[in-house]
Amino acid sequence: MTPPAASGSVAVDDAPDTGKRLSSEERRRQILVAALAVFGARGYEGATTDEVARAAGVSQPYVVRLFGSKENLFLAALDDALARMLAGFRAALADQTPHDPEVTPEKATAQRIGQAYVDLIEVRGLHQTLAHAYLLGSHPAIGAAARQGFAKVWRFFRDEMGLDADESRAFMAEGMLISTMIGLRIVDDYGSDPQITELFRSCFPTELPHVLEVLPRGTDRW
Amino acid sequence: MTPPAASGSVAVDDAPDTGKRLSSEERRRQILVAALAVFGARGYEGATTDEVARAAGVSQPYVVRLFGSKENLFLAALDDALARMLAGFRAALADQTPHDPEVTPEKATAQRIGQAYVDLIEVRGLHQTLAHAYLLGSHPAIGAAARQGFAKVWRFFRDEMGLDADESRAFMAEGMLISTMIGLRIVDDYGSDPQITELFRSCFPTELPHVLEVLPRGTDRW
DNA sequence: GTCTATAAACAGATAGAC
DNA sequence: GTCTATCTGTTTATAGAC
Repeated sequence: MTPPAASGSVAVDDAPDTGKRLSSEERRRQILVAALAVFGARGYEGATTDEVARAAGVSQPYVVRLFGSKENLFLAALDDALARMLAGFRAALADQTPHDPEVTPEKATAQRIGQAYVDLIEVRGLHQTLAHAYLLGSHPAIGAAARQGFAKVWRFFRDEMGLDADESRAFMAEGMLISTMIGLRIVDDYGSDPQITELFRSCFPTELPHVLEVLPRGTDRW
Repeated sequence: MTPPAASGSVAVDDAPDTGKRLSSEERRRQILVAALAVFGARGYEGATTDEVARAAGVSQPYVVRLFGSKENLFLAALDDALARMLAGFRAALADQTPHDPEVTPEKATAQRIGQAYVDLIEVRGLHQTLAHAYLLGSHPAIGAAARQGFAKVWRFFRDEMGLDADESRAFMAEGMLISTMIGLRIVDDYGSDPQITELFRSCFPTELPHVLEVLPRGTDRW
């Protein structure tokens, strides 16, 4: 029986397959899942390779061995997060499900993309890891990668989705606010403070029940 | 002559008054200035009390002595940042300078507040420290303080500025995007990539020259 | 492919002098 | 009010075995 996750750690449900030998690729994927959760909760510097390793069910030196260094691991996690996000956006863009005839097709697409963005909270730590990366602009390696990634998202809105500069900016702004509220874990105060409740409701007009369910209170405690 | 700042450190112009004995209050203020710069560039975990101390021109143990712990120092810096921001907002709100008669008084006020927000980039690390705090929602002490601070800003918009929930949200969203672009140091790529240049221009329609001047390239390198 | 052991570097905090 | 010296725990990374 696996011991319960030590209090104060970022427990990843995806339990460690203790003792199993996997392909390098599969392990990498497992570790990336763990890395998103841990980096998301603690940030680049706050996260330890050991915590990532424990969350993935492997030893700490093995994580370093597979990715070369903590920095590389973070860069890989960042890449992974961006790839997942753009994949989600593209799926939403391609979605042909009939929409409410009251709204224009453009508006329907925008709603789908927004929904896809919110749905990504199901990938533990994804939004938070991206936000942490965006704050590391001064870091020589991470900063450059983060800027590139941010530009990639911008280009998606402009080129693939066809928004103009102002619409893109407004879209990204809403996204940044949502990320902030996730990272802040406003959920933890939702319901206990009327002002916070109002703020939260205003940010998630339609997805509220879903968000409350996917971000259970007290997750990722230190 | 003070030695040049070690490469990779967060140099704070406000040079250390080597050897001077100051009042505890004055020292606290100096250290808080340094703390905002260092926490802003490196984040809570990435920052070291030693770097804050060197930026402030005092010894590392003295920083810990004055503030009790690194965590307390961060909380103090967060409080300071929020107080400065709200003070800036209130000054902008009270500002009676005649405005463009083409725009409504409400719009003019919103512009002034937006301007005040952007102007805060002059306080080194302020926006970045706030953004880092907002990402630490899982931290037992910092997370709670960050949520409170965020709610305070929300209340300013709603109660003092008189915006409705949707307007407040849109305002904060723009703010979060601006913070993100500052933390990302998009300035560092401005001009070299047409897409980034467009993005940046779109975010700072009026304040561009000012922003480029106050955030010189390569500042805060690691 | 994966682990144990461990080296090497740090960073936060304390003690105690001036 | 402020410093130097230093203890202690932590963390990344390497070596080498299985």
